[in-house]
Amino acid sequence: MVKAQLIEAQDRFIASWGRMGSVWGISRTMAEVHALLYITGQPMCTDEIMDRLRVSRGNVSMSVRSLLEWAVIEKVRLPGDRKEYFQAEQDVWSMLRAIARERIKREVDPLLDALDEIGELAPQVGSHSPEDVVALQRRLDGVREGFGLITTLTHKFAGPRGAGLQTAAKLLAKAPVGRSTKHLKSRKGARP
Amino acid sequence: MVKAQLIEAQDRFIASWGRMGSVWGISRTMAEVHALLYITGQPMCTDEIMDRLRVSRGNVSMSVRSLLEWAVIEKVRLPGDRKEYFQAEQDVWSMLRAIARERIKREVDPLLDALDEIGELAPQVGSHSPEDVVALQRRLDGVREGFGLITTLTHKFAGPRGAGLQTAAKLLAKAPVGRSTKHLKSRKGARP
DNA sequence: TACTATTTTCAGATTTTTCTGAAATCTCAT
DNA sequence: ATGAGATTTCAGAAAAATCTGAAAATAGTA
Repeated sequence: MVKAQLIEAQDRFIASWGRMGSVWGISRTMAEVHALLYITGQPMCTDEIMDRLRVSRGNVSMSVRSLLEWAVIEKVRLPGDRKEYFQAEQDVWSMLRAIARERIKREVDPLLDALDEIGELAPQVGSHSPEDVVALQRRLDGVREGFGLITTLTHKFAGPRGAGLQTAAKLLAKAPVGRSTKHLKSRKGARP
Repeated sequence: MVKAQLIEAQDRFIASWGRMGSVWGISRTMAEVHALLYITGQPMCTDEIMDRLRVSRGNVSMSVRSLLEWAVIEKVRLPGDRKEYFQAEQDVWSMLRAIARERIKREVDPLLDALDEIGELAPQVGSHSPEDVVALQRRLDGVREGFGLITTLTHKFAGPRGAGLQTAAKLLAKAPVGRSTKHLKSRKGARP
């Protein structure tokens, strides 16, 4: 029975994606709901999701709301049905862009804001500053520069009007680095 | 008193970095220890870290071990002192490379392994495959392709023998994307 | 409007993660 | 080899995150 194998494979995908979710700092259920909608490609309603993942209505409601904020799923209305259905973005690159955008927003932007504040609050560098102060400001600037560049690039390539992650990836993949890449682990079954 | 302001600024940096740690899925203390060592630039021993961050000896021991695995701090021995001291990598780009490497290892590699397994376990596409099966394999391949590229690029630019994140960043920053970047939020006090 | 299917909210329960502290282990100078 | 100082380990405590379920709010239809 092919159907059973199909469900089994979907469930495994859902489990893997869910496990990754925890590493990312998003809840397991939220990741699982996304995985379910992505891997089946079907619009599903709250009850279908609850049944398939064995989680409560409240949990589905909260997970779905977050996923809508992340913009990796959208609401769909089926005519003649009062329920709301949800469908995942099917294009992988759009999905990755959305994830990159949201992660930067959550992980990097708050840090940059804090760095600006700290830099102002800290003693300013003047002509007779003690070495301590100079070093502190230098280190703050270092971090700001690094993460600032990451944010800028993310906006450039993954932002709502960005050039696209695929573009960035191609640029980088082609770039000559003048080193052997033989050490890269080749994956079984990888497509060319 | 400049000293007090200095400590205050350091503490704020430590708190921000620690808060980010939780979003990243690493423990707050681990991030705080790293922040402390980075922002002071000083080699510090276990007791100094305990006192400054108000955490237990065991917690410092475990955090330090993880940071050593991440390769963002290293052990230093001061002559004539029996204690071990720890010092953070001071170059921001090296630090970011180490973080990128470790996060890919923890977040992406396990997913890729799982995807390979699932692809094999799932029904294979043949000439008469039902649409379901074709769609499943197509979606699995999509995810594999996206994350596979991310891993490859990370190895290329952030790996132990990689070309360096700075190189990648420069390549991307220069790349013409043919769009306005005016929408990018400019940060107060940003250095040129 | 009134009715009811559907969704949201959130206090408390459950689960997971992190932290502590003291015992066990290690290590190095003598 | 010995022992004082330093580090690691890990069981249980504490804290944080997640989840449930039912009541409250909302939205669609007649």
